[in-house]
Amino acid sequence: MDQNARVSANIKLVAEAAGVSRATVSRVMNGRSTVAPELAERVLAAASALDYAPSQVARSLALGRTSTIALIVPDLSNPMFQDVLRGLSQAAGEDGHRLLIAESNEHVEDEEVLALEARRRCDGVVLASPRLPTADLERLAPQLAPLVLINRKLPGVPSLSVDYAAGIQDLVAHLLSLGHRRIVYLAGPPASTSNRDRLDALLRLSQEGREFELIQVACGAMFENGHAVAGGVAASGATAAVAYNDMVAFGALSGLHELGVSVPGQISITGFDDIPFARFTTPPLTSAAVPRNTLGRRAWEQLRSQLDGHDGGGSADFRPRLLVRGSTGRTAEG
Amino acid sequence: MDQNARVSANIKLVAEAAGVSRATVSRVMNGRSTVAPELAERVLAAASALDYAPSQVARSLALGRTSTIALIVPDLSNPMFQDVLRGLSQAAGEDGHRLLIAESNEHVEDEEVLALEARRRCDGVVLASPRLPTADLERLAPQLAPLVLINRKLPGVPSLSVDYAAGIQDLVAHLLSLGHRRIVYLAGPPASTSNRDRLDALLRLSQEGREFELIQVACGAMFENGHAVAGGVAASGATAAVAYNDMVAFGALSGLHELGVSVPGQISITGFDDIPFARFTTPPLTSAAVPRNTLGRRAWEQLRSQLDGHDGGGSADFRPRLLVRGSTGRTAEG
DNA sequence: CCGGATCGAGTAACCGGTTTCTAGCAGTCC
DNA sequence: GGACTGCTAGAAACCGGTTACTCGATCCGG
Repeated sequence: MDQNARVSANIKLVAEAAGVSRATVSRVMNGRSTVAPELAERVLAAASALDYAPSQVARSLALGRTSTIALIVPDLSNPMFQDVLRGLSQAAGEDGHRLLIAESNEHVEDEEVLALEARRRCDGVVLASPRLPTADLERLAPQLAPLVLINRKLPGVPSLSVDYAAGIQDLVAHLLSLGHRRIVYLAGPPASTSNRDRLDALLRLSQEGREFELIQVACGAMFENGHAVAGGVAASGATAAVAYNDMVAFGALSGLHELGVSVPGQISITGFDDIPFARFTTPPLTSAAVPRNTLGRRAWEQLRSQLDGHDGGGSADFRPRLLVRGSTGRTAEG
Repeated sequence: MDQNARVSANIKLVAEAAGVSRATVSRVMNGRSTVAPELAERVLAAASALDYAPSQVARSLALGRTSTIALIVPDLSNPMFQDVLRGLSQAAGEDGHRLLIAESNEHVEDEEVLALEARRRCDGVVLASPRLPTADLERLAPQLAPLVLINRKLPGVPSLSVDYAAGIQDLVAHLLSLGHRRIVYLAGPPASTSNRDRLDALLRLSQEGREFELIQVACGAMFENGHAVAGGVAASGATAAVAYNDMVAFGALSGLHELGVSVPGQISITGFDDIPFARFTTPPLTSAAVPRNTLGRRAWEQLRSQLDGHDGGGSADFRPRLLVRGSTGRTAEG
């Protein structure tokens, strides 16, 4: 019969029920200016009687602000993005903002329209897009502002990056101190910028100091990839393996275990990321801890300062923290 | 100078630039009805010249539909919710819907307002709220409709649940077949419904068949909790431990390893959930695989059918799949 | 006791779209 | 040639709020 009872009440109904104007209802709902106590009470009574709650969509339109931000990531199964998501969600939530999330499933070609679509529903964007060509990103960035980039740098756009080179440097220094002089790199996806960063750092280190020999093995980013190259690692004659990330390191660990190669007895292994399970493998994995959650929180702070009109306060690099665990040890000769 | 160049153009500007009415611009942008080709072309040219894209907020208000749904979870670090999130995000994304996510961080008292807040910004809600009292949930549900519940049942509300009892039954049957007659349960958080489900199933099984003796140990949901009770497990005289979930099982595994208790030689251990790393522990963990991603996808299908006006097609139970791995074995006597 | 400042609440414009209704025009049929 | 039909595109109402502006009433000092 009375469908209106089911459909959520609007401001007009409340105004009529309370015998006031819509403006007054709005003022009461927002605690604005001064409304006579008696009127305010009537409005609140009517609102609660009608189960009224202001439409956020209408507010957003009128205010020109949605109190929502978007996170765009290539892949939600990646622990990196999961933690950035959490940090971002929590930090933004504490400041009364909601989080819209969009996943491109690694379809780079969709990322641009996905990002623009998302941007039109909210006030700002945090974009993690490791694969998007720089030229596309440059064209896209101004349309997405306010924008914070994760692990990408672009002039004039605030970004938060992990200093992979520094992390690699720490890992290598650690391995060198243990006597390793022949190190194999289990490379990540060739198209990935972060793989590029790691590789460049390794090449530079091996050439500058001439303290160790670098071997490269094409691998990937998954457990299975690391598992598959275990034989090659064992045959390479290297005494230490630097894996693209923890997952690959786990795979290698498992593969070497099956081959009867002892870690760290015969080969030392390092991961990268310090994902939650790195502490729980046998042996526990030496890794470089990326402050992922912090990254998410800082992304929100960056975005908030832009939303507040304070021009983007620049970029930041996060140096991973070296975590020495059981998977690395002294060489036999060392 | 010309701030309008920076601020995104609106429909009025485009209409003026193209020399048509706003209605016509709207029709062209939506590919609606028939507009003279020559006009349509002019509109599109003006739109692209001005970098115009319709405001989604305004469209949402006019259409009464946001093409956005919300997922509300207690804790994003829980792999269960991460995978539901992924499945939901992907399925909804394929149908052109965006996903808003809200995390309560286990603050049950905030969950209600969080859910209502989120609901007001979108068209429907997927709610995972294991701790919210049933009375509160009953009051909340009608205000959230269209609604899909995860792992909670409520008359009249579509819900998708994991059949924990069936999973436990399979695990116990497996252990019994291996000769175990004294089984310790590492209990999860007392307030958790899913812990209740597991415990009830265990109690029923132990009393019905009288085939085994059940011991309970208060534990928790985290690695550390499992680790902490390892001593108690070893001292209990049980030959098998059923852990609340995989994390707890990992903890127990690790703790027992440190105590020199062999798994499965002296004690068999089962987990629950089959989180990604269950395959990679030593020994690999026998577990019950919950189809989390599918759950997310099905949640979207449920929600979509409600949004399309087809009344909620009821609920579904997902039976976990038993995965026998190395952490369970025959008893010494068996 | 009067004029101006203060305050509270209503009117109406606005946010940026969509859509109903209608006017105008061309084409068709008798 | 006039009436009827069919389309296209514009005018205007609407979605549900917020807020600048306005107006009347009260309060105050002179």
